Amino acid sequence: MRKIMLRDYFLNKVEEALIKAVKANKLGQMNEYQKGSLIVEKPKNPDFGDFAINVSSLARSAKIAPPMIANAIVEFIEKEDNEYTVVAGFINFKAGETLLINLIKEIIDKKSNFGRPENVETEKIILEYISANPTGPFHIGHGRWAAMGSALANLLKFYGHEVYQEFYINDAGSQIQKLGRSLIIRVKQELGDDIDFPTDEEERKNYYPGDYLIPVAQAFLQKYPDTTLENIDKIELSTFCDFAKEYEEKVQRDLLDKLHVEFDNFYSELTLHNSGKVKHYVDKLTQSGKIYEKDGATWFRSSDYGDDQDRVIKKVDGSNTYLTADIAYHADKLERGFDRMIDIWGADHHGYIPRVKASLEALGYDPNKLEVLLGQLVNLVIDGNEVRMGKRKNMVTLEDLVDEVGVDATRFWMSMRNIDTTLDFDIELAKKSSDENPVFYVQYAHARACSIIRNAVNDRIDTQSGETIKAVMSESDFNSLLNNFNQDIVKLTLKEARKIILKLEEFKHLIVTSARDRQVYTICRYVQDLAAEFHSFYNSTRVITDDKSLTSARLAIVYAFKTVLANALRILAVSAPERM
RNA sequence: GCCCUGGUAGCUCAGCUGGAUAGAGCAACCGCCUUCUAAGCGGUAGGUCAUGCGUUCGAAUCGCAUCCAGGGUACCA
Repeated sequence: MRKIMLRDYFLNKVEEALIKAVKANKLGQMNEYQKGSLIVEKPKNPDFGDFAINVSSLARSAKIAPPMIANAIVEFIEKEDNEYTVVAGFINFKAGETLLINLIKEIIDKKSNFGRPENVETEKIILEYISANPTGPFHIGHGRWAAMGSALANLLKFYGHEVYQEFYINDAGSQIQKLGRSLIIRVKQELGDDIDFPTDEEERKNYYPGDYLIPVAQAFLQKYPDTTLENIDKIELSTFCDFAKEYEEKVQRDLLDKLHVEFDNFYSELTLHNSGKVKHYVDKLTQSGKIYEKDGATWFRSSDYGDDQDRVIKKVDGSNTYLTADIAYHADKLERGFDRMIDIWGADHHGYIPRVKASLEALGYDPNKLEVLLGQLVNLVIDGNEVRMGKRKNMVTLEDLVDEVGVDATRFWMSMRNIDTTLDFDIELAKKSSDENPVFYVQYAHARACSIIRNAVNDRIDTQSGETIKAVMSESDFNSLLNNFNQDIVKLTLKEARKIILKLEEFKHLIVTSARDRQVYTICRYVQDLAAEFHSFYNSTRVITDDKSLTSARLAIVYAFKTVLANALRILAVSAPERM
């Protein structure tokens, strides 16, 4: 039997009936139906049904009133055991038991693959995110891209796309020189010199005065123990640059591991220069006449492709701009055979989009293959006060945050808002183990479900009487319940479980829309709704009873619930604990 | 000035390519543990969808204008 989403099942039924109705001349002046002009929605009021289609849009061509259209269509529907009702211009649909019990069967059969769409078009996608300078620890903002990017990768993979996750290391620019110079000062300090960073604000901008370079200086002296204040100035700057860079890259990657953010590749900007690729693409642009010299600099004619103005790619001092390497980098991604590039950038880079797209077009590529997801920034809320994350000042590092609130809370909170919304990260809330904290609420539901299953298959002790209560079924009984699942038993508990089954069904649609929209916050919302539905079911319905068939039916619901919840949490890379 | 986001309940946010009475969580208030995890559940209250005009049978949703907030407007990244 074909597994299909309820809403598509309903839509198909209506469209088939509609075509028949048109042929039978029952729809006024309407003599043709264009597929796709009807949409399925969820009624706000559940009394109307599980899904609804508004046929008012057909009134224009049919020239009869919407209720008449709806009634005419419903007459041609093969209803099976589902319920169709007409209210005003709406055709309401309420799923019958066959569809619902089949759904539980589908979950139990597919397990971790439940929700993965079938027969969809997939692409080979390169997803780039975070892409920080290796000049210091990640800050809070990087955490948002880390959580969203890796969850998006998981989502797109689950959908069926081939996803390659890449971190672009900006290890070539003047930032690295700055880093090396700063390390020299820290090393000198370690050696007892009374030196410090310049106090003049302008000069200070040429350094990274943060404390985080102190341990790097100590590590440097361990590696180069012969370093003294007398000979330090003879050591090449690049030695300091390389050491600090490698150290910070290691710090960054360790944190990514901790956060379960898994890149397929770290792409060094330096290799882009050294391999000649930057020069190659600049030459290509030059050949096509898109490069010119002005005021001693070299410019790219990006305004030919919709950018506000032309952009410098080689400065007066002969060095490249950030854009120059980025042009080569994006062209190289396409040369590596990807159908689509998705980049996650901070909103502060939005002005950058037209020039990168311009470069792709100028090089003869399709600029639409680049999709830039612009993320609004993160504000930290501490004790109810908003602490704005400046570029350098009062920087709370991501690592501090993770140590404070944990990996699961960090990942969930960083993913739970629409990417277009500035994220308020309330540290106190994220730490709480209560219903104020959605992460705990969701995880608790999973642990609770696991606990029920444990109690069903294990003997347990009555805390009041101290007597042993026999397990209602053995572990192997439970396994055969799942392995030879007979969906008909679900009928026994359909009344109580109806709502949660529909919520479980929604997961299939969720994957399709979330993947299409490149949004992961919808997954966060879903797990909260799903958990709420389960908690409600739990409170109203006793699972383990003396009635073995009924117990089996409800255990199947509990198992299906925890399976789907775990699938959703796996996308978010938030753990689904067995007990709490 | 121009460009990008956002403005919905006390707070944080949903609201899909316009549709049935505007939704959730938290906070507030009232209830629910002799039974599988009360880290939970049920209920009540709470809104001029920033403002104005327009398109439409119908607008929180689309268009224009205005106001407010954040970001950008580099030969920084």
